[in-house]
Amino acid sequence: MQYNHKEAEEQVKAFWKANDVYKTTLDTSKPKYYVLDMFPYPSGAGLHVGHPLGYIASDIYSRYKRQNGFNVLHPMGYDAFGLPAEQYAIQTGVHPADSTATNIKQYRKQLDNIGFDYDWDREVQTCDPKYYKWTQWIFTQLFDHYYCTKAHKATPIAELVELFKTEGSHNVTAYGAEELIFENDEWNAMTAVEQSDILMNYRLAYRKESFVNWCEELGTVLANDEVKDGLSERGGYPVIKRPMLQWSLRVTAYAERLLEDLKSLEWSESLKAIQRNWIGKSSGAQIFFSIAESTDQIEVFTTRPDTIFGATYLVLAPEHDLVDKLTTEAQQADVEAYVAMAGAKSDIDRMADEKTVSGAFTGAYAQHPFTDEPIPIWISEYVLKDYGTGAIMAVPAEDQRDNRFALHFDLPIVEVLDKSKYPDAKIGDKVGTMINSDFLNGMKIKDAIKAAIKQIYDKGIGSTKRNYKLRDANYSRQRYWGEPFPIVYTDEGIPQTVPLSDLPVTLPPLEDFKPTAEGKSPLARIEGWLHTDHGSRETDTMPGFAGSSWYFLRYMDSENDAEFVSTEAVNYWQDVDLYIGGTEHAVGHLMYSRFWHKVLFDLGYVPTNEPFKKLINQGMIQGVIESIYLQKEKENGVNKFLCAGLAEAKGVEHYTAIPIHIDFVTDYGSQHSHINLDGIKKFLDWRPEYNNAIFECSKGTYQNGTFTPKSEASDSQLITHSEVGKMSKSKYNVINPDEIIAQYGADCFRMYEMFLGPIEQSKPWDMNGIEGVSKFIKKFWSLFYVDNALVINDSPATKEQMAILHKTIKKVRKDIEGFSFNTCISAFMVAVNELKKASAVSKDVLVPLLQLLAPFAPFLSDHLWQQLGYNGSIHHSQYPIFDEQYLVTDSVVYPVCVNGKKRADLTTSPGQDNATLEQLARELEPMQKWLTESNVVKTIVVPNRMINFVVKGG
RNA sequence: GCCGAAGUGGUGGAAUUGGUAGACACGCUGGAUUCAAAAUCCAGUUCUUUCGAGAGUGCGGGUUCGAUUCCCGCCUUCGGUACCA
Repeated sequence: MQYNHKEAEEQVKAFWKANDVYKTTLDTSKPKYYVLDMFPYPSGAGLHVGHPLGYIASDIYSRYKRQNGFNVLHPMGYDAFGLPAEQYAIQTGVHPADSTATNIKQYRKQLDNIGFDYDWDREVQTCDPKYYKWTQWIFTQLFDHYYCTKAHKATPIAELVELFKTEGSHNVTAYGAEELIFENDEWNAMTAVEQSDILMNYRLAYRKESFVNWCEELGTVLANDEVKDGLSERGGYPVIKRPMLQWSLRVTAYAERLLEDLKSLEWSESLKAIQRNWIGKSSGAQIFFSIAESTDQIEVFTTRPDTIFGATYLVLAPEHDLVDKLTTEAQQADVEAYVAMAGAKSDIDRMADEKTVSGAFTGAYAQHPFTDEPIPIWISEYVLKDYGTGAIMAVPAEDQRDNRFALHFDLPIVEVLDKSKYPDAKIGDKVGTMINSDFLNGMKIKDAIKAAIKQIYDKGIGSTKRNYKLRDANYSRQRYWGEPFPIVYTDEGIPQTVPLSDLPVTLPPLEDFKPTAEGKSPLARIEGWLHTDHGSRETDTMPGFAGSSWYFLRYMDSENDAEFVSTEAVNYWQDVDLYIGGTEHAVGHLMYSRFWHKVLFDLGYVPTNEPFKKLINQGMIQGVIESIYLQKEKENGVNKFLCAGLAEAKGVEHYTAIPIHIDFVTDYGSQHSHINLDGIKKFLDWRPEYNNAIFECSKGTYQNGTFTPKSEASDSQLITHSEVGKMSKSKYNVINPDEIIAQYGADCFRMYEMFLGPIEQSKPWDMNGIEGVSKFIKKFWSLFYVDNALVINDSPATKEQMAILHKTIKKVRKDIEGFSFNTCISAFMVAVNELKKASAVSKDVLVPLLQLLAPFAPFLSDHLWQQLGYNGSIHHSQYPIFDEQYLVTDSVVYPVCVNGKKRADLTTSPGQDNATLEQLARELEPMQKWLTESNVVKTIVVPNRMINFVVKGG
């Protein structure tokens, strides 16, 4: 009998369901282990072969942990709010809730097919009001707290209000956007609106007019991590900077903790590096420059205070608050024109113009703090509004950009470092000794930085300062399909949170999903929803990362309607022990989740400071994009396709690459990938607009159903262009796991994905090796069943067979712990090959082997487990334990080398001393031609490892 | 440019407290079985070779009895980031 995977899988699936095999309870008698997958956004394209790679790895690990006595939490859910469903709604009128529900059904079916051990009773969907009730509640907590820079934690905003009432702002230790100074009686005299505005400077969730990434095509604002190369991550539409009144999260308050706590995490070095770069800490000094004929000061941030004597001008960002105020009448026209020009640019234009020097002089002068010389104040795009203070002191001698600017506008350059000893030094290299710098002269840079800061501090014009690249996160989206804000504005416009008793604020029904003309969310049109007894609702919705920033906590207690998670549950499950997911979430999801978690930690709701202890990045499985070359100019009014080879020879600029379904292509992904006559016909059925096109191949041409060979060729082969790229619906290269599972079975699919290579590595999908895994499964089956009959029996196992088993147990256990699943599969293959050869039929060998395989092939193993008459599921059985006694051998084989090159083998009994080993090796027959009486210079014998003779003249 | 990861047969990959390079699999070649094919099984498969051996883990050096593994200098590919003061 052959293993019938279809029947077995159906039966085992039913068994799992009927017996709640994967139900997880809060069982404190066992140690907990929490394995998490990055939950998917349920897109219309369904799951492709790349998605499950990480899921399979975590599934294997969770099953391994369960069989080792852990109470394992391994849940799954859906990141169900998002732009694509809403874009789809705008195009088709299908409500996002409906399309999302349909997609989720599809995903669920596909996930079930692969045989994951998820406890589906704990499923979360971020678009479910029972879930987003708590997303909204966490938002109210962010709104109601500020970051105390003394206690280094989130603190109730009410405490801040109390302080303002009694002492004013003097002793405030709140992380805030602006330093505000007022007395308590001033505070008490303020209107409610004024007080509300002041508090907005401190709340962790706050509303502020700021320059945001506006995407016109999507009709919404985007967060920094949602913008790539000046284009929106979703859709690739242009993004411009635009001032808007928006909700933001004060993630910058946690910059230092987010950076510092990275050290405690078991994440890959590269992922930590990405987060470190994104946080972008740098230390230096803040320096205040006074302005001639003005009481205003310009604050700059610099990492090189040592170069202060080389500061020959200041530059402000065009959007800097002081620009208007400082600009002299004579310069007004110039400055206004420049500010307007800079403001109109999109991010992408800005990047393209990076090398162009531009700027305008304000006409105003600042005073150098040490020399008292007047130094001109300029504005330029190369200074960014939201980094540092939005203003710099320019040191053209030591900064490449300042240098270019100074040369372009003919501004003075003062050298401050003698680099004569370093002829190769470039601008900005930190070498040499200080010159032209008064009290710093002769110092090394390190000392000069300290000395300069001390002088600056003593003069009361500045101090040391740290700076971060990290920006506060834009939290408003002008869209429908997201969490509504739990915010109602009073008639005066003061935002107030909706109390927990009134949560969730649910999304109202809607039919027209287009944004309003003023760029507001479509919610703004729904009068009945908009107005409440307390005022009118916020019409923006929350961004995609809202729901995903805390979903892992909800799994711990997903049905709880009284709390976001019970104290009991969170104290037991604590945090995620293992998180597997893609690097694409390196700065978005993973940064925001850490931030939210820290806030919840500060508030005492969770017992851990970090949410994800260990994180593994699975590589991407890429697709092969196949395309054919269409000549840009029609020939006699007819479209013409050309062989890739011919087109590339003539120059691809004359051709458009049209991506085609990989199903049409023969040998896709290889150098010989091509479409034959059959493929061309399929292509024409699919794209009838090319019906009478000419296909020119090396062997002839095809048109309107006939092939005209150049010589005797009988078939045409239009060579296609292959490249590795994203697997995506739009590239027609999505490989659906369902088809592979139908053909080979889920276990084979799972093992093959693991067999492809290390889990972290990215690779294009190919089916070249799946036969090998399929053969393995058949062979494994044949250890148990031969000709329809169970051959496994109670006979004792041989020593050799036990050695094979225990060698495999040792290797598989070690490799699972090291997340090296590809080598586990190899080990199983080796074991089966060897056991077959050794004619193993004993239960003592085969049953432990079956249990060892269970995490990898959950269907096959449970099926055989039942066949063998065991009760319950194999997945609740104890994982085999390695026993050293079976690996004790009576002989040991030494490689015998000459000058490090192996020349012979020495088989001998273990435990011999080095002298004996050397003597035995010398006497080996093959060694005679290498060794003479006198040529051995040295002999190295490493016990149980190898024997090496060093010979001269060799 | 900066930061990070990686370069091993025709292919995916294995081997690192320095100790037999190429496990396991795909592909290919030959054989068995078959009327034939599929499937299955067996053997071979890094390259060169005067069949003694020699070379070989991106390139060039170094340390060592011995280097895929450690050190120095390059090259290439992929990922992140980019006027960040």
